[in-house]
Amino acid sequence: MYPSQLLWKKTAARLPLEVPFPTVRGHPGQPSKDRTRMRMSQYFLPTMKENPAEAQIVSHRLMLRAGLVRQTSSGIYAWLPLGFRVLKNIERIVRQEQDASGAQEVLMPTIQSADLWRESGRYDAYGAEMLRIKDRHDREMLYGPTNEEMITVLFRDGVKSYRDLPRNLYHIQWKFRDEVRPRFGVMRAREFMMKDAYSFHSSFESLEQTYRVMYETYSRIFTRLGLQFRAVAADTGAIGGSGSHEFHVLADSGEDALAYCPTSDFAANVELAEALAPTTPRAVPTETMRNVDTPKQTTCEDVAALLGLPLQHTVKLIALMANDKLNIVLLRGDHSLNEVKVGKLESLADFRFAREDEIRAFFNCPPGFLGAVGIDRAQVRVIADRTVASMSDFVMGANIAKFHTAGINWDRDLPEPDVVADVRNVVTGDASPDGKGTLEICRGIEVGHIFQLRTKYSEALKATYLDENGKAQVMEMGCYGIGVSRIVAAAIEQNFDERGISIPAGMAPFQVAIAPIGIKKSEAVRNAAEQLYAELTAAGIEVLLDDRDERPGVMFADLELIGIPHRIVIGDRGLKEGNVEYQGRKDAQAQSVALQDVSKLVQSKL
RNA sequence: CAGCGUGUAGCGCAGCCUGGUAGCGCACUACCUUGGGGUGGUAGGGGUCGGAGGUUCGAAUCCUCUCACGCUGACCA
Repeated sequence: MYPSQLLWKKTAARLPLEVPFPTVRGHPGQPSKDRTRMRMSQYFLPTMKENPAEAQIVSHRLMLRAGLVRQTSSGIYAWLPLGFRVLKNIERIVRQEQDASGAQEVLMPTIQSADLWRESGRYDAYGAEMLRIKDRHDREMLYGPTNEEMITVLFRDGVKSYRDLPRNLYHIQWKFRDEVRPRFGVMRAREFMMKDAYSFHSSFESLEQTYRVMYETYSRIFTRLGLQFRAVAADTGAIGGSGSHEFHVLADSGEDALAYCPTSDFAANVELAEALAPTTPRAVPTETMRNVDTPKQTTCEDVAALLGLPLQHTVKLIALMANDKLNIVLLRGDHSLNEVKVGKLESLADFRFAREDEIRAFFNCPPGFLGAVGIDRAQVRVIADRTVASMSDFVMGANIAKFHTAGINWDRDLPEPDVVADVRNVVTGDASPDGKGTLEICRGIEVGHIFQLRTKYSEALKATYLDENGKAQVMEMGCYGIGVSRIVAAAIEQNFDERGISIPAGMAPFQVAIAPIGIKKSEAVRNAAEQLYAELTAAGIEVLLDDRDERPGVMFADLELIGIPHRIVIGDRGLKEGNVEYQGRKDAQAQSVALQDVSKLVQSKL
């Protein structure tokens, strides 16, 4: 017990009724007058001129420089007033749209018990990403990386009848995943803010219906946030289940590659996007097979350049180990391996790349010159990408150091592949899988993901209800996540310039900034600024008044760095004519506006 | 987890090789100056040199261990 508590216990009974403090009146009452003046002279806003050395990407640099966050440990951040305002603005829009979609907000704990996760079988499966902790009684606990188990148990215990389904609950909460390597600031942090919604249903049709509603809700959320985004079909990954879409904020720095078709609705994560088989049949051989000298050429690019051939005539070999058996994957020289697709092939679920010693043991040849001609096919499985299977007269390593083989043809020079499959990443110009055009590739930052989980968790945790016939049925389940804190970084990646942040108004920490020049010296400027500040504030607008006695350059630089969408500059010079200056954060130039009109002008732009 | 790198004032860095007074720029404080794009000046404050141990008369500097942070890779609802 703390001394203060002790003191309270001792004295509570003897406290006089007339305490020397304002009497606290119970509900109902008037809200306190807001003493938080949005004045920069009062604001905790540590901005920096120089870039912190650890920040690699632009959003991380700007978030640190603009005083939005500070790192406290690897992948763990404190949100400072300005950054917290942005976070709350995003949260507000997410919450409004979730509520409007019919979902109900709950708050679940950050700390969960290990037993809960043992029940679903994920305690061991989740691995080192889960932060495991013990309480004073040595009970095993964990800091929640996600809440499927917890919510499923809430439904299992709370819902018994089909009449009580469907329901959709969501919460906005801090989560923790002990990433091997946190990076990019709050983009890939260990602790992060997430909105998760979970829906439960008595039929798949009901799940699909809610899934569609959530898809639309997400589209509305990201639209309201003012972000350029794209929804794509997604791999379901480790979470399991069937139908799934990811929502990506489009940005060149994005970690995910997205394939989309500009002339149709097709859009998918490259991980998932199907590379169609070539439509033209394999050409008849025209060349004879021969070895060529490639003394230093260990890559397809180098070999093609040396031989004066297009890269599309080369084939690369990738050696994979799965269940202690060697698998050879053949890809066209300009293509890259899609590990997700490979993992879906029979008996390749747990594949890894072969080590160099394993490669040398089988091929008797260093990597860089590996080929599939003349190998002992009894010992390996040869998996050819669809494209490779249709090639003829191609070039591949000779299995002799410093040599490649040209003019190779299937059947004639080596047996047909054991497996022909789609194992490559699609590239720009590939035919769209829906047959309605060709694919483009762009990069995105995943900020939302919706899944049809079906019965994966409800089955494991025995979440059942009684149907119309009084028969126990397993609930259908969906889950829908949004990376709230990541959106701050993603929005900045998409909206910045050389002067700083220029995020959309919907999430900006303040809508309007007033920059009075010479506020100490000029009473006219001071009065005009205060009046305008009061006027805009009264209109319900969040205004930041830069009342610091700073030079204009300093004020402008700070306001542009932190990304206030609208700025009003008040100076003696313009005020003599009754004018002030307005400039939008993304405008090239300022415009002169009459002082009495500026409030209206700004409000028309909000 | 592997490989590499960095830890010196709030931020960016020098000093370390060759041991001997802890420095520079920005930021901060006071005053003057300036007043529409990070003004100019004067005077200041601030550092267990990541930590522990060792070598030495003496360690930011040399040695050993350790911790933290970062980069690349693998990993990643």
